[in-house]
Amino acid sequence: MTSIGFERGKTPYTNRDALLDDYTPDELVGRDDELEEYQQLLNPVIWGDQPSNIFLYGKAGVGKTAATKFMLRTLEQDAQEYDDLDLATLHINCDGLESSYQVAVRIVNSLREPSQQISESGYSKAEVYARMWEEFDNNAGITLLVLDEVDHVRKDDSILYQLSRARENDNLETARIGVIGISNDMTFRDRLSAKVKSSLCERELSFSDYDATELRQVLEQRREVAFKDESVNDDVIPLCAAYAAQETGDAREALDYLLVAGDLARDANQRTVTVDHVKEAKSTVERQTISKGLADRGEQSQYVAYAVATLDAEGRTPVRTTDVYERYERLVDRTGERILSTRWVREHLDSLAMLGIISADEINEGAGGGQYKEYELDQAIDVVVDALRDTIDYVGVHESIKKHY
DNA sequence: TATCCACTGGAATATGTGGTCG
DNA sequence: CGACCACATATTCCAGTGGATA
Repeated sequence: MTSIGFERGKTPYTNRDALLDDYTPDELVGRDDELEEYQQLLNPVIWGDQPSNIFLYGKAGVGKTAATKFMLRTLEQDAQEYDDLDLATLHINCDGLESSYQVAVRIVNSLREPSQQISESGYSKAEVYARMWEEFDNNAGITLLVLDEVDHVRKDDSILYQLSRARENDNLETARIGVIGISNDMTFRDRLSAKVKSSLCERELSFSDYDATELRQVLEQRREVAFKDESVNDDVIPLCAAYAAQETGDAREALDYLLVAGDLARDANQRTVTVDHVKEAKSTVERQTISKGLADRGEQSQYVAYAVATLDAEGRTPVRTTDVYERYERLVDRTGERILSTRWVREHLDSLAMLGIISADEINEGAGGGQYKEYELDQAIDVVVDALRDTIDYVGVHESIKKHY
């Protein structure tokens, strides 16, 4: 019998929370230009004036959300100096909210007591909007509304227009709102209808990518808070920064490497984080990202991924859609699960490509061959197979996968 | 330069779910 | 309860697409 027990050993941390996503540091490093411009845009608010609607754009993990939280927190604090200034801020993350309706429901619920929440369907659109305006009027004189990841709202943009033109359209009795839209999809702005674009994007603020130096600054700042002195080797932070700069320039990713490396050290009962921990962390993070991405997408998507994986194992990638579908059909047939149409499988292939698990290439062979897409695995096959383990157990191990299983 | 291939991807539509309201 | 409402999931339909080829 193994003896089980919990015990605290050695740790490199003093405050691990400082490495987590929702931690907002007191100072924001490496974003001086952006912050200065941001402050100018928000300056009217301190005078009680209606702020312009602001649109922030820049790649994922370049500090858009962090800068916004930081600015609004500062603004709220400073606003307390002035008795005649009735200011509130509201941060809505639009991830998972596809339609204007859902955004409106989320806004209403964020402004209401937990006991007064409304459900996500059942009302007419007009009804939800009416309640939303009511809540804004009750909420504060000026509400700064942050719509984070606003590009996820893709079905219709009516809410964006309504919000950004709320006062002109007499939707509000007394309140005023300023909309701050945040997007990391550069094409989103261009896809907006002209009238929404001109109102939502009155002012624009672009965030540039972090370069390796700035990434190191960010990591260094968190290290001071999160770790004990001398518990992080010198090469660790440059390596995290280099890995992240190599991939995307995403600060969140860089911090994730540092966090996982720290956890590895702690789990191994070591006081010091080393380069080896970072290297191991990198592969751990990659695996996590993929299996989480796949798990979120449901089983049909996993069958599709598995189909591509088996073809890859046979050396048949890049492989065109039709062949993927054939393989997918054969696999799913064994499970007794329903077989989706080609159209829907193509949808899944698209989303897998979005996740970075597979990559797509457009091929055009002209009169003889026509135009089609080819897919291949974008990740090491054992990583993908690992993430698909549950699905594979269910489908049965394909011949070509055996050596990885 | 017109044609043509083999898909692509948008749109309309169908089906089922979970919700409100009178 | 029945009339509505919005959503997710999936299917069917079909007008493009654009480079190689004659």
